[in-house]
Amino acid sequence: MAQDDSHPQKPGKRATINDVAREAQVSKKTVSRVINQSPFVREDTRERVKTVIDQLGFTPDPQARGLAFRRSFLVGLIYDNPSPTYVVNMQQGVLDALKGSGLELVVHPCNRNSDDLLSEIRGFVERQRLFGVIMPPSVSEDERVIDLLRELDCPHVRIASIALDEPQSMVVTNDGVGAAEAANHLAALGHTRIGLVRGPDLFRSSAVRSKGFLDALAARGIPVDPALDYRGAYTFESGVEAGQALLSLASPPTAIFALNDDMAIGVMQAARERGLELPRDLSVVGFDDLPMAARVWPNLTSVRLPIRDMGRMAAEKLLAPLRGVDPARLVQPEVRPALVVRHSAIAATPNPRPENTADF
Amino acid sequence: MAQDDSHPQKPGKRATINDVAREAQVSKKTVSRVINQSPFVREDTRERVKTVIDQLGFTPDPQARGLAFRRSFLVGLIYDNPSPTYVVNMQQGVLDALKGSGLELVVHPCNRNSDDLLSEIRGFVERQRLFGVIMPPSVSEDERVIDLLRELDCPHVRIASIALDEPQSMVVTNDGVGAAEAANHLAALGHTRIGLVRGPDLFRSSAVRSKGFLDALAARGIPVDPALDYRGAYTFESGVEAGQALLSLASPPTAIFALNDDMAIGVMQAARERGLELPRDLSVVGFDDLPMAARVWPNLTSVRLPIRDMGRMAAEKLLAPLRGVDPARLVQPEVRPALVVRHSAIAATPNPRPENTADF
DNA sequence: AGGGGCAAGGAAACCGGTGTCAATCCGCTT
DNA sequence: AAGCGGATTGACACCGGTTTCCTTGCCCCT
Repeated sequence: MAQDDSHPQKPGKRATINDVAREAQVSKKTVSRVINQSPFVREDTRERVKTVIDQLGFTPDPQARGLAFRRSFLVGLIYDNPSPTYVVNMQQGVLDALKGSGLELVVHPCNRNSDDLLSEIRGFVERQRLFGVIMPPSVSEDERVIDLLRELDCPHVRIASIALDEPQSMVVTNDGVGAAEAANHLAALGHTRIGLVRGPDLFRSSAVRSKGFLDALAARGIPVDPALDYRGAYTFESGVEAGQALLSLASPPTAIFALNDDMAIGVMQAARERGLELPRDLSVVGFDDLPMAARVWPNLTSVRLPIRDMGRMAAEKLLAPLRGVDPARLVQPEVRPALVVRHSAIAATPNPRPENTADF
Repeated sequence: MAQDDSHPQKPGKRATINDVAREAQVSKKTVSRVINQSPFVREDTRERVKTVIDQLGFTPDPQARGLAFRRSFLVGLIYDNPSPTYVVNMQQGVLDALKGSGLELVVHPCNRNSDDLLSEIRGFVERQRLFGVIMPPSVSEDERVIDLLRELDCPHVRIASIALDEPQSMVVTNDGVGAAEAANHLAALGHTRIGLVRGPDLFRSSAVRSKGFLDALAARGIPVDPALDYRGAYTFESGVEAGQALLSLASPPTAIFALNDDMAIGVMQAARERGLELPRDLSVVGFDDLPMAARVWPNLTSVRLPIRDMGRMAAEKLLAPLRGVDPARLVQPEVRPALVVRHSAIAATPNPRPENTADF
C-alpha cells in the first residue's frame, strides 16, 4: 500500500553515492565505476553494487556529475525557425532520443539578425557547459555560429537541406527529393506550364528545393518558363503577391509549386481573388505539410518532411560517443520526404481555360 | 583588434571564484556574498570585487552553484497541450521572463493518460532538482501532479482558465471573459438563434468558456436552445460532426460559437458540405486564434489569448522569491482575452433563409 | 620461494560554488 | 583606555560526484 516504494531511504532525502558505497561495502569510487560502466569491476562486485543501487533507488545527481565532468547533461536546441509546428515536432524528436539517457533538453530561440547573436550563444553554451547543441535551419546554416561552437569545443549536430559538414554532425533533409516528387506529381497530372514560387535566397532550402524541382521537370522534358519562376519570401503575403503576378501573365501557369505552405496558401488566396475556381482552374502544391494544409479548402497537396524523425536522428548522432558507438560507423538512415496528396492539385484540363485576354 | 576581450584570462580556461578571490584579495566567501547580493559587504569591498569580476569575465558555474544550493537553475515546462502554436508561444513568454536571470528552460511534454505520468514527472523533477515548474492546461488541472509537486517541495505556477490555487502560483486566463466577448459580438450582429460547440468535459476551459458565453447571452436576454448546445472533443473532426448535427436540425442556428478554432473550422467545413455559403448562411466564431484562423476562407473571427504574456507572467511569479519580491504583493496583471474580428461572422439576415424542410 | 604483471579497489584531492561559525574591525559608550 | 555590539570577513567543511595515483590480491613463471 505504501506508495513510496521508490524512495525507501529516509523520506525526503535522496540516496547519494556515499549511501550506496556504505551499504555495498565498497568505496564510492567503485560505485562510480559501476555507474559509468567501467570494465574494471569484478562481476560479483558489480552485481552487489547494482542491487544496492536499485534497493536505495539511487540516481546520480546530474549537477554533481556535471561539475566533476566539467560538462553538463543538457542538450541545447538553438533555433530561429518561425514555424511552431516545426519547432515542437523537432523538440519531440530530440526528446524521443534523449529519453532514458539522463540528458535534458534546453530550448534556446535566437535571432539571426541580432547584433549580439554570437555573444548571446557564447554565453549560453559556455555558462551551461552544454553536452551538445542541435540546430535546425536556418541558424544551422550560419557558419559564424558553427565556428563559435567549434571554438568552444561544443559538440553539435546540424539539420539542413544539404550536407554542410561531416555526416556524424549533420542530418541532411533531402529537400530536393521532396521537391522532385512534387514535380513528378504535377508532370504525371499532365501539367506542362508550371510556376515556381521560391523562398528568399538567404535560405538554402529555397535553392535546394528549386533545384530538385527544376531538375526533375527537366528530366521529363518540361522546361520552366523563366517568367514563371518567382522569388517570394516564405510568407503568406508574398505567396499572394506571387499568385497575383503569375496569374496575371498573358500565359498563366496551370499549376504552381510553392516552396512552402504559407506561400502556397497565399497563391490559392490570390487565385480565388481573381475568380478562379480551385482546383479546377489552378493546381497548387506546397511544401511543409503544416496542419493547416489539411484544413484549407481545397486541402493542400504538400511535401512532408519527417521532422520528428529528423530531431531524433540529430539527437542520436549527438549521443553516439556517449554510447561508445563509432560515429563514423553509425547507421545513417536517410531522411525521406514524402508527398502528401490531397485535393489541391488535379489533372490538367485537356483544353485549358482561355489565356488571359484584355478582359478588363 | 583582439577579439577575445571577453575572456582575458588564460584562453580556454574560465575564471573561477578562486581566481576572483585571489585577484581581489578577499576570501571566496566574500566573492560569493557579492554574487548573491548579500547586504553584509562593505561598499568599497563590493566595488573592488565587482571590478575584478568584470575584468576576468567571471560567471558563476550554475552546476557548482546548484550543487551547493541543492537546487538547480532550471525551470521545467511540463505540458500536454497538443497545439504547437500554444506551446511555442508559451515557451517564448517564459524565456522572456527568464532572460538575464541565469535560469534556463527545460521542456518536458507528458501524457496525462499514461500510467507512469506521475513517476515520470517525479523522476524529472527530483533528479534535476528543478528550480520550479510551469504548467499550462490541461496538465495544470491535474491535482495528482500538483500534489506530487508539493510533496517534492517544488515551486510551481499553473496556468488555467480559472483560479485553482493561491494567486502567487496561478495565472488565470479568464477564458470566460473571452467567450463573453464572442457572445456580445454575435448578439450585436443580431443573431438570436446561436449554437454552441463545447469541448470535452475533461477540460476546465470548456466549462469556463461555455459559462462565460451562456451567461453573457442570458444577460442580453438571448437564451440558448439546449438543442443547440453540442458537446465536441476539441478536434476538427468533432467540429465537422457538430456542424452536421446542428445544421440538420429542423430549426438550425444562424451562428455558431465553437470553443476552439479546430472545431470552428470543422463547423465551417460541414456547412460548406451542406451547400451553405459562408459567412452569408452561417456565422462562425472560434477560440484560440490559431495561425490558420487568418488563412481559412472566410477568415475566422476568433478569441485570442495572450499566450506569450501568460508564459511571461507565470515565469515572473516563479521568479518573485528570487527577486526578493513578496509574492503576495506582486502586481497581478489580468489576462485579457481579445476578440479578433475577421470575416466569418456577419450580421444576421433580417429575413433568415428558410428553415430546413423535409427536403430529404 | 621470490619476482613480475595486471586486474580490482581504495584514499585523497578536486570540480566550483555555499553554509556555519568564529574571528576581526569599527565606532561609541562610560 | 577598556568594554561592547553590530558590521565585515575568512577558515573550513560540505554539496555529490570524478580523477589521480597508489595499494592490494592473485596468478603465473623461473
